[in-house]
Amino acid sequence: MRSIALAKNNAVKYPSCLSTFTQDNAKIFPHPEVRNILNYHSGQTILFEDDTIHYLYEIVTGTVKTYTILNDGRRQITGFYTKDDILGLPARGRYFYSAEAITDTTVCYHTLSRMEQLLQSNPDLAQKMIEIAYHQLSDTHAQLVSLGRKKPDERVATFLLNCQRWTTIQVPSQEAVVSLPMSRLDIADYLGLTQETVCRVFSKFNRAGLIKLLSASQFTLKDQKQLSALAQTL
Amino acid sequence: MRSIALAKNNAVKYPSCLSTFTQDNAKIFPHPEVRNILNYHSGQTILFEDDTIHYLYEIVTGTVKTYTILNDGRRQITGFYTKDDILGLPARGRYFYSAEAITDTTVCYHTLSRMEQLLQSNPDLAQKMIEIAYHQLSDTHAQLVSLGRKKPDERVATFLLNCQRWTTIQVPSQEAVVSLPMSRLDIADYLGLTQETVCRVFSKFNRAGLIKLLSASQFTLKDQKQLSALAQTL
DNA sequence: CGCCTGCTTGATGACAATCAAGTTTAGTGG
DNA sequence: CCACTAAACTTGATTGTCATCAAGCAGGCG
Repeated sequence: MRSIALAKNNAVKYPSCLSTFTQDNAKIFPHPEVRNILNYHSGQTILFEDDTIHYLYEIVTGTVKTYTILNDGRRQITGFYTKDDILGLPARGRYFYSAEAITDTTVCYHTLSRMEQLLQSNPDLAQKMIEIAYHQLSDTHAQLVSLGRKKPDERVATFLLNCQRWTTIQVPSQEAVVSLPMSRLDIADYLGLTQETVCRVFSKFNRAGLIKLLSASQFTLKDQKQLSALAQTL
Repeated sequence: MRSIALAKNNAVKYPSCLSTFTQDNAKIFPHPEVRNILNYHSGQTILFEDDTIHYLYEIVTGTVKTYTILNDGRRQITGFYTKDDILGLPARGRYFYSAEAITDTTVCYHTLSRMEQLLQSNPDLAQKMIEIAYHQLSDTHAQLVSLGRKKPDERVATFLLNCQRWTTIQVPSQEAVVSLPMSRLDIADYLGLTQETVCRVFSKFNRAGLIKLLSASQFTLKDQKQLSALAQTL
């Protein structure tokens, strides 16, 4: 499963799993079962923007949103993250987003200082960290294109296709059920729209037979080709 | 000088200069004067989106824009880059943007395969690459907030303040002249607006005394405080 | 000096935000 | 298990804002 922070089409799942390095290779951390696992309920905050970075989080299960809030309360969700994604990449020593659990979530955390020590002696871990950052960067660039230049229909189409890749483990079968763990408001704040507009586009796609809405939080893709064309995703 | 891909306020210049590592530490590349320097004229393309990545580029002088083009010609500029910034970070083996010189530009390039070899033996270089990627990621997140949730006035204010930090070497004196090497259309395509809207906001800020336009491509900041408030940049 | 490109300003209209009701869903307690 | 409540979602009507269309203006380069 990959981050859907991205609106990238040709992206495939990239193996992250820092635990492999920190536990199996380096044995720095105790086993997840022992100490470095945390659980969050839906709605709980995992980290706050501008806090000093002490930990790096790896999602074990669940879905997490990251966001920034402006003075007057406007919110931009900058990404959705799920199993194996990494949260809390450090820049200038501070988190550059807040993160909140959308569903009940389990994370594995690693202390940053240990991580930095490890990087010195473990080039494979360093390579992995670089890859993770680059993938997130690539995904975020795709999202810039959505927010800056795509119309509401196109943004939603892009988002739905990303949801599919995110939900579906392997080759997506035409009729596989895709789930939307986040609210309409979350989707709106991710796509730079209002929840009303998101609703209307969902309904429109449903009526047009591009998707079939099973419930507010589940749908299937009925016309992937047309959706891809809308998404400008060749 | 830092990338102004970012709309980040509290960001400071981060030293990149990969040459330090590749030349002084590792002596892998010949001296810049000899072989790994390239020059581009204003308007020339440096790299194309979706091309296989062979090189990493470090800007020596000049200003570069990166962008993505949609099917029907809509363009999103994803960042402006200048001295010491790195272009061509690899994700999934392909460049995820095209890059074009705005002014005459000199770059120093490094082959990716060499780079990867170096990473294995040089943890400091790895650390540097990670930092660069994280900074770019942080900057891009700030830009997501601009595009998704800020109003045109606020986006322009954010942009102008970034231009100041980008132009000004050190502590910005109130009246220092800031230059805009990119066209109004470039600015518009960066901010998700039209060039007409950008023009109008520039004029409005000029009339209101927030800035003083010296020419189409030069201005001074007259009321930084008010601009910062507009930019939602505490 | 004159043209051409880029910039600026104005008039108009489309589209998404806002405001406002309803409707459905999920969660809680009897 | 079902009734009740609150939150989330959906749909409709109206408004405001920014894109579009259009026309001058100016500055830079041959």
